[in-house]
Amino acid sequence: MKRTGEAAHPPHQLPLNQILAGDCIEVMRSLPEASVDLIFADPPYNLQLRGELHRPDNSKVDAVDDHWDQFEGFAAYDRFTRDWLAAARRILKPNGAIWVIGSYHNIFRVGAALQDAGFWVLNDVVWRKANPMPNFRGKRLTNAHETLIWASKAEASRYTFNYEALKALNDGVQMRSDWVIPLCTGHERLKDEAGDKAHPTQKPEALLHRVLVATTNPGDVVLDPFFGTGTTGAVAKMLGRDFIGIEREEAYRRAAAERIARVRKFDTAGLAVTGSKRAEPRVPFGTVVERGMLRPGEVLMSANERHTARVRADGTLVAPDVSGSIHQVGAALEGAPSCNGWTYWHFKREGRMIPIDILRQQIRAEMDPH
Amino acid sequence: MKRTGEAAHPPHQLPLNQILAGDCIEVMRSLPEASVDLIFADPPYNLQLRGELHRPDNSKVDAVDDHWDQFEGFAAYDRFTRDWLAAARRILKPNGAIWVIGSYHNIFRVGAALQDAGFWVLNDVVWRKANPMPNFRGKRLTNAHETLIWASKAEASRYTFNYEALKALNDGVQMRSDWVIPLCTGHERLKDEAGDKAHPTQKPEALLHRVLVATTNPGDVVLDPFFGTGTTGAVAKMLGRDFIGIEREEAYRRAAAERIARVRKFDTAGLAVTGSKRAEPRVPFGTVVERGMLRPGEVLMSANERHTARVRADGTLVAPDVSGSIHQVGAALEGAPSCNGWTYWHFKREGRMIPIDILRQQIRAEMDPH
DNA sequence: CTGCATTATGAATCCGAAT
DNA sequence: TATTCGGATTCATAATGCA
Repeated sequence: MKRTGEAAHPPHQLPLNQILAGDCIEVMRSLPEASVDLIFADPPYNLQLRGELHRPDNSKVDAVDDHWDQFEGFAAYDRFTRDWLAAARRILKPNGAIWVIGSYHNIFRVGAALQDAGFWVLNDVVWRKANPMPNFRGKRLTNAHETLIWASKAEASRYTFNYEALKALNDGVQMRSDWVIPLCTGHERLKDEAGDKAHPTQKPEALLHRVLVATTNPGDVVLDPFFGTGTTGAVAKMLGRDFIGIEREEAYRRAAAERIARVRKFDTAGLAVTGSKRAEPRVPFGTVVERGMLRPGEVLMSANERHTARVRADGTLVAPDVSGSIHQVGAALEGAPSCNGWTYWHFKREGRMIPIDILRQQIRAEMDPH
Repeated sequence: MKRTGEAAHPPHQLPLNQILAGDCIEVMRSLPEASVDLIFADPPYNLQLRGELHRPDNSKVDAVDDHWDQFEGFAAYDRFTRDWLAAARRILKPNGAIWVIGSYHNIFRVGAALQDAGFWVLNDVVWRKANPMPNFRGKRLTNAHETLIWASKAEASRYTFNYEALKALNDGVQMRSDWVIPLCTGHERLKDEAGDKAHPTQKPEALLHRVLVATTNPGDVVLDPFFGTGTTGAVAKMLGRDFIGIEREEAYRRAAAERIARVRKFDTAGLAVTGSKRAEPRVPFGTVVERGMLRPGEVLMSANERHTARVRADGTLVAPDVSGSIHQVGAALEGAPSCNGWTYWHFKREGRMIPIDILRQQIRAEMDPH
């Protein structure tokens, strides 16, 4: 293995703001040790997809079936992970840090390998997708998030964390470990000559924006060993950080280079989504049941007590001839086209009729205390 | 290792709705194999912080000294994890599943061990805490979530997932992998004689409610090897599931037993949840023809009226170039891999297009007239 | 050009009973 | 055990098409 003295790129001439071609492990081994401030890595997820999947409308899901995501098995994936992490760790400065993003297919193996390699986990961060792809067959939960791990090079590292900047990004409230950010779509999504997506897993700039604002300072060197179409480089350039990208596929490198050339420093495109305020959060009636505010089996009634229905464990109601949501059952019993179940249904406490909307207000108060 | 025939608890006399004392690995080894439907596990999160790990032989894992070696610590934790997962896997039915909850300290190691043991990850779920403890020193992000892993015993397992019930819980929209649930506080939080919290990591009942409604049916057996103060048992009892708890600490067992004794089971009516259409009895299309609801020779058409076909006496359809079942003909005409003929085909009555599924519903109503 | 309706699509480990 | 085939299954957002 090459050491600093014989490195292809001595520290004083790091290949800044370039996209290096080749296997990331080999390329990282050619770089000088302890020379970069942050690594952001979006490695292959090893999805292990089997057959085709169709939507209910019979259209075919464009799955990630690229050769670079294929591994023999967990053992092969683990070897790959250990190797690139070791190479990454060597080039990281002592006070440097790393981010890795993944899904349940690979993130547990990556996280364990990080810990085994001596990295010190600072947070795991959940990217809650505002608009995930649904589960079309109804066989599992909608896979609505991905996980990022943020780790310093060692437990003793004095890592960078711009606490106040993140608090400001979050309307003055301490930033949490779950980030709501939409998928990368629309004009941000790079297209190839044929109009298809240039890369199957392009990450949103808003995600990288938050990562780089949180854990780097202007002038820092950010390395991305799985550069793809260069979201890390584009956001680094906007924010006045230097980047080093490594990418094997020529088509991705070319798309990334063109994209980054178009970026103007201090462009604030990535900021747009971070501060968005939501209207009052939607509260499913099922939440009232889960939290024990109403018991399954309990009787609800209309204000005039002419109609009653029983609560079930999944938050639906059953009346003698109809079952369904609080709204559906209310509408059916009244023979009305629609019904606001929150104000229609009541429960009795100490002889008094109380609308269930009271319970929703309690839950909303807990969800958003300021 | 004990086998079914010589098990301390043969299947017909599982120690249901009891809290078993002792090390969970030993106790699970004494239970019959393939005997429980679901395991919910909340294992110790981090051996460095608590030093309460014990080997299967009940010997205590050496506490780390001042110059503790991180790799030593993880290796011991990994051994412990593999051992209890192996014991858990043995007692799980072939179509059984497991949930494990953890934080970034341990969840990566647990997840990798699950995969290595042959479990098949179905989802990772984020418990987003509505009211997390802030990060007082401002050195990291507020740790505002924990991670649950839901995995079946094997890739081929036909696991339980009450899709429609969870959709109902979420106001009619498919349930996502991120769940917003408050911490366990207030009167739900068990206190000891001194008024302090009885257990440091008591989980909210709302979390278990959703887990059990999603992945068990009434009458299922749910085992919790790290029972603590018995949230799993309390919610299982409410929901009409049987539980088996295992707990080493006498104080926790006592608190859990008292707590569960106070729990009332929900009414049977409340335990029902919204069912799947797949569970409804199958109606052959031929029955529609036999009953004279459609006459042989009658013309059916797609919703957009682009395709038509004629009904034959045996309940098949004929179109110009294809004949077969309502599904086969629909799929062929649309060039689709599959087609639900019941919703695809329509007939005309008084100028209006009516889906043939209406006729199936009539037949089903006659079959099961409540 | 506006406004409304229709179509397209996103890191996906996505069926199961009967024969 | 392998094959067949009935038939169940989607949310948010952006782009495109049409009146």
